[in-house]
Amino acid sequence: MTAPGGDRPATGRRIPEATVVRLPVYRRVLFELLSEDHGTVHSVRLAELAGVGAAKVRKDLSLLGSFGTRGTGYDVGYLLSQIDRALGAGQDWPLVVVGVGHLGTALVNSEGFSTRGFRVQALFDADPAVIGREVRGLRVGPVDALGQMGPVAPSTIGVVATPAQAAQGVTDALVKVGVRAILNFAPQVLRVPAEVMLRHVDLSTELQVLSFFQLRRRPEDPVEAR
Amino acid sequence: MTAPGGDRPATGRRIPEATVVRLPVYRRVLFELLSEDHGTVHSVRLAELAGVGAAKVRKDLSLLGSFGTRGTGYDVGYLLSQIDRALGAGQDWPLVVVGVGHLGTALVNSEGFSTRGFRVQALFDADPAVIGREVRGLRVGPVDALGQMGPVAPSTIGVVATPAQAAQGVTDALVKVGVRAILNFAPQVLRVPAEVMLRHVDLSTELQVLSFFQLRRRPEDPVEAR
DNA sequence: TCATGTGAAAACGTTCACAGCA
DNA sequence: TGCTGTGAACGTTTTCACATGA
Repeated sequence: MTAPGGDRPATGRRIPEATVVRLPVYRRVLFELLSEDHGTVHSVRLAELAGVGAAKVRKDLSLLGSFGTRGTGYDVGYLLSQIDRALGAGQDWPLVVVGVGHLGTALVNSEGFSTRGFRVQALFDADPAVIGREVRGLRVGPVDALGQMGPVAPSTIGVVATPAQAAQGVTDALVKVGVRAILNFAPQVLRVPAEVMLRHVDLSTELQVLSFFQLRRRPEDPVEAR
Repeated sequence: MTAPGGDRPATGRRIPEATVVRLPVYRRVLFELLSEDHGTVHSVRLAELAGVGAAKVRKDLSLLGSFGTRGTGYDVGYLLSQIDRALGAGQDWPLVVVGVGHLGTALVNSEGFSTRGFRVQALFDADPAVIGREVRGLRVGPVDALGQMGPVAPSTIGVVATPAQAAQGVTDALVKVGVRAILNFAPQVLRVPAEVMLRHVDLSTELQVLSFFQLRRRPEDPVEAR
């Protein structure tokens, strides 16, 4: 993972990146609690479900404002709405997807993309067999047309799902048309200018990091298949 | 992102997670440098290519041992081999993939999986239409058979590529057979016992975090399509 | 009484700056 | 001279512990 650059003071309080990264986790947990009995959670329970410490939960939430009730906890629905507000729900997040092979198509069609205001705005590919195809109601354009699509909205997120050797060129093109955030599914670490937000979600990096942690385990760890 | 749990002192020195996460980035850069002219890099150049500070590069590398040459830099090939060693290259990393729909199939067939010793060991799906299908030379088994596959090697990494509503159940089953690390591509944040290593690579989390950073930008940011 | 919200302490990670070595 | 490796300074994040309020 890598998350450098563009870290300005923002509108109000400054929310540390470490906290931001946990907000979607709380969101998911709260969402599940919504459909359950209680209308409130306290930090200990929330922490347990999210897999973090209770103090951390309280610190994190207090950074968004203080909307818990002492002696009771947090109202699930209200807390959820506050996290959503902080994460920018309600806004529209345009996506430009480059690479509409198996992986790209599967991603665009997958549930994760359709929720929460993420709209695929344009699709590009280099393969003549793919160009012109229709995916989710959008025609796939030739990758060369990417350069001519004109400046995109500054909130646009670029999604790279090309083979490794095409990924860097595509990324440069995305940056040129004004994309400031990139989600990378190509097995290739991208280099981008510092002002562009970048998160690496490439298979090799993730797998390598995971295997490192596996390696770090004590060898005497039991297999423990119970 | 979330990376809790199982953080034991390890064999030798303790390498911080932040460093581990950067190692694959260095690896990739070094790999490109291999095919170029010089046999050495110095920290400033490496830092530039990796998009981090030079001091950070030196700190990171010194944590693996000291194999640079003062006045000269690092030998690209040797440095690469040391990073590979640290990341556990050469070892075999078995993967168990659950969910062999479009996304799962695309993932298994993608380049990122075939490199560096990651071997898909078993494939499972719940869909009768998918069960029995052959992907990369492996037959897809019924998801119920997952529970009976017996204890897996402790280095096994579970890959979840199911629809959201199936993801948690599948994860529990993976944990039961001894999987200790999970790579999640379902749009669903998973809950796992603390001793299981977890990295979230789910679309919604990544997109939400990215959009938060987009939100944080100063509104006066120019579109700047040059 | 119970659980939040928060200062203050501790732990951790990054950056600086330079001593030391090729 | 040029660049590594690393203590020491700095900044950020986590944890602790408790005053405060429902």
